[in-house]
Amino acid sequence: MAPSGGDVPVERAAAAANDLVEARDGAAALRAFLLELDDQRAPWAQRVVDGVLSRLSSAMSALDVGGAAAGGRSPATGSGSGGASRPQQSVSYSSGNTNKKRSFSRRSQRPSDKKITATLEDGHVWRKYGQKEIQNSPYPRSYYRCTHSSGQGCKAKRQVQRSETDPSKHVIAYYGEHTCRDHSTIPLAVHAAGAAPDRANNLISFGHSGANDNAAATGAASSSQYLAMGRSTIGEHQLSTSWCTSDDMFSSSAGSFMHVDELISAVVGSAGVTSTATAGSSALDRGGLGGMAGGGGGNASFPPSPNGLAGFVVGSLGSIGGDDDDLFSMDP
DNA sequence: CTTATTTGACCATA
DNA sequence: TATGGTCAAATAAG
Repeated sequence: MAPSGGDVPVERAAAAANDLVEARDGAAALRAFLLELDDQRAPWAQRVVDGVLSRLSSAMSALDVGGAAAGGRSPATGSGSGGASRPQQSVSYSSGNTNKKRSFSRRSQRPSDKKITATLEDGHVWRKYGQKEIQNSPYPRSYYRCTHSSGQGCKAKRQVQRSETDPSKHVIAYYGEHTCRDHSTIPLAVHAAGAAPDRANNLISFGHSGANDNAAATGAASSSQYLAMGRSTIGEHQLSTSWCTSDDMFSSSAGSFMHVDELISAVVGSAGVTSTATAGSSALDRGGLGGMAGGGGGNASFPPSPNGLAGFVVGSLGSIGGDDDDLFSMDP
């Protein structure tokens, strides 16, 4: 606004433009996310986001900012061994281990629940322990296990696979149920709420772990923890969602709750901060948080912090997506 | 250093 | 035998 003298430095203007683009991108992604929600408040949230988008567009128009999209994908972070150099482990295994008797449940034992979501976020922290390519599907299947599996013995597992028809969505099959009493992963909002009565009204309250029996196709998720996305590789990138966030905002897992209002604020505000995101480079199915090194570990005193992901962490967001009617006590 | 993620190998069931 | 589910070492990043 203010087409006045135009004293704004070029670089600054460019930065602002970039911010706008990023913000718009984030808001768009958020809107896309909201569109999939069944929650009755979704429309409201969508409306809000739409408003944000509208304003952003307006601002961009005013500034003559194109939507060139800042899809800057830096080859920097090449997480995992995706790089290339792997000295082919020729150890222990082939040596002479014929006495290795593994005894774990074979074939899948019927999923307790199946869901098709756009995000891998489902309210729990998962540790990816494997990925396999299924011949039936063009996309590999990722295997996750509850982070507390190795420690509290939570047997909850899930398999994530891209939808053949809608690569942008994932088919998540759940096996077993959570027997863990999440420590610093989920119940953080409860105490927080007590400490801040002011916002307690709009906060999420995790009463119990989702132990729903009914909720067949709809409500199944229980609470929220983090939201992760980004990265696409399987050969063809079909993921159009890319989130950018500031790590400062969600650095600690202890404060992953906020109003939708604040959420949007965060998106808009953070969008410009981290333009290059930490997007990795390989792995297509990801979303669960990894845990310690396979099996060997067991010392982990506490679950990994959602700090490592490239997406952004939000507590309320997930609950919205979780379409659980018990978690929210917000009144639009 | 610790945590997180990747990837190949192993193995059990259909 | 083929398929797919899991383990486990290694690797990369924070």
